[in-house]
Amino acid sequence: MLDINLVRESPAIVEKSLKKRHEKEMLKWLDDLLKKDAKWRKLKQDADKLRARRNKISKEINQAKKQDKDAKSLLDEAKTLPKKITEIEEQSKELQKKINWYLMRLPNILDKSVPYGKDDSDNVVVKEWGKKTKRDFEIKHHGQLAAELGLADFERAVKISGTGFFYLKGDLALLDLALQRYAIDKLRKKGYTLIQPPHLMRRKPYEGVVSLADFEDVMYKTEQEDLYLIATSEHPMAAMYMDEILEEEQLPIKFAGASPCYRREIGKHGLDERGFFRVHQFNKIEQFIFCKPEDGNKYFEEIARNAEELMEELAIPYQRKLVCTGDIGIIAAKKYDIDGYSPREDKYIELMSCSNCTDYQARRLNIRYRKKGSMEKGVVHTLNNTMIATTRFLRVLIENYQTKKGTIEVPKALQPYMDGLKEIK
RNA sequence: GCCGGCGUGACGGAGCGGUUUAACGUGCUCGGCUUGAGACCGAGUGUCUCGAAAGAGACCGCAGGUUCGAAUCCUGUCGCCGGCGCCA
Repeated sequence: MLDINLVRESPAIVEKSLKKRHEKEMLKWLDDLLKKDAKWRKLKQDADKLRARRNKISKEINQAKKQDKDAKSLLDEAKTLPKKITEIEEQSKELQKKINWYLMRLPNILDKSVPYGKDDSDNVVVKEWGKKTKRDFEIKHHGQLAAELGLADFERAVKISGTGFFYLKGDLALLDLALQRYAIDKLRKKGYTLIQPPHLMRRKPYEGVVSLADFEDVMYKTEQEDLYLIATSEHPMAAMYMDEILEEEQLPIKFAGASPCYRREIGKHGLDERGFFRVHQFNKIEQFIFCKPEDGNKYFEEIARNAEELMEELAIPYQRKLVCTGDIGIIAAKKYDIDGYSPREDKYIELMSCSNCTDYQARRLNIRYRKKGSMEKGVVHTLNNTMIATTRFLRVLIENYQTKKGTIEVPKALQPYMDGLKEIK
């Protein structure tokens, strides 16, 4: 959420950001928010004066009673006050509710470097890596090949769980684990702490992480309990320090989250219907960082590079895009998408999403830190990036490592995690 | 699911209708002592909101209620702990 002080003192900054995002409706929100805030402040002062009077009289009554004096006139005045206070309080609460509603929904202030654009077609490619080699054979659809090799079973998964689910079998299941383990080890070497988070979260912390009003429809929710299945380990990691004050020396906190992700939303069908790309459940290793505001940019580049290095070590061509103002979403101030190359379709497909959320997410979750050598407190910054979403990644891997005879080579870097296996057939 | 206990500041922990301006301790900040550190001594220090400031107000899990006045009494609710039950 936005800082009310920023909105109050520099509404022009918020307005500029909203315009870049093409959020015309929200300009009206901002206007209304400022009016309601001014009114709320006025009411607060009125109420505070009445309360001050009430507190003073109460003390006087107490003293009068102790000295056995008559307190009738004081009591008479005192009795009129609660009603007045309640009236103002009611108005004030209504305003506060609406103000909060706006603050929770207004998007983060965009970083200066975010390119202007209307949708994902305006995202800017800032980097390309790898050689797109031409194949002299027709590359098979990854799902089809996996099924043919007996490494995945879509039919039976549909029977028992419905469309969007799959069984991974044998060496391909092992490959999924190898990818996870490879990503984890890489991050651990860089000082990230491995986290296995809870897979279910209560409503309150979830509300701090995303806007449930917008996401409730695409999340799995348990029936008997107030619990949601996580859509990514980013969520339980972000919420971990909710309502806490960290010490500056603890920062940065670097996590490598490992968990399955559960999503009802599955996107459009068609080509990807029987495959690992658009599914209800997948495994993901996620990078998450809590840091001081001044370190945000540094770590943003770091987590982007971590993911790119992984692509390079597995020799899969990729591109990095700077996501434009029209496609960035409400939480991030700046965002990269990292796309892997699909030789079958000769295009890049999104594999990783790297966000600098500045203080927006942390403010929602009320995560602060105490500055060293003083009593002053600040709001931490949070950043996240995919390290690897294995199933999604398998599509690209299967395509890039497919051989003419219909087998799948195991990337060199992964072979140690596959008992030395060089080829899946 | 049933029964019992408990939710107070960064933390531990008092308070159980009106000197609560939330005791006391730990931690933290500043100063003294010290070559330095520790120990020790002294001072300061809950959070949030409004206010240019002086200051004022709110907050004791959350939401209501009783009262001139609630951390304290009442109702509801959420969470935690313990015991019993259930446990593919």
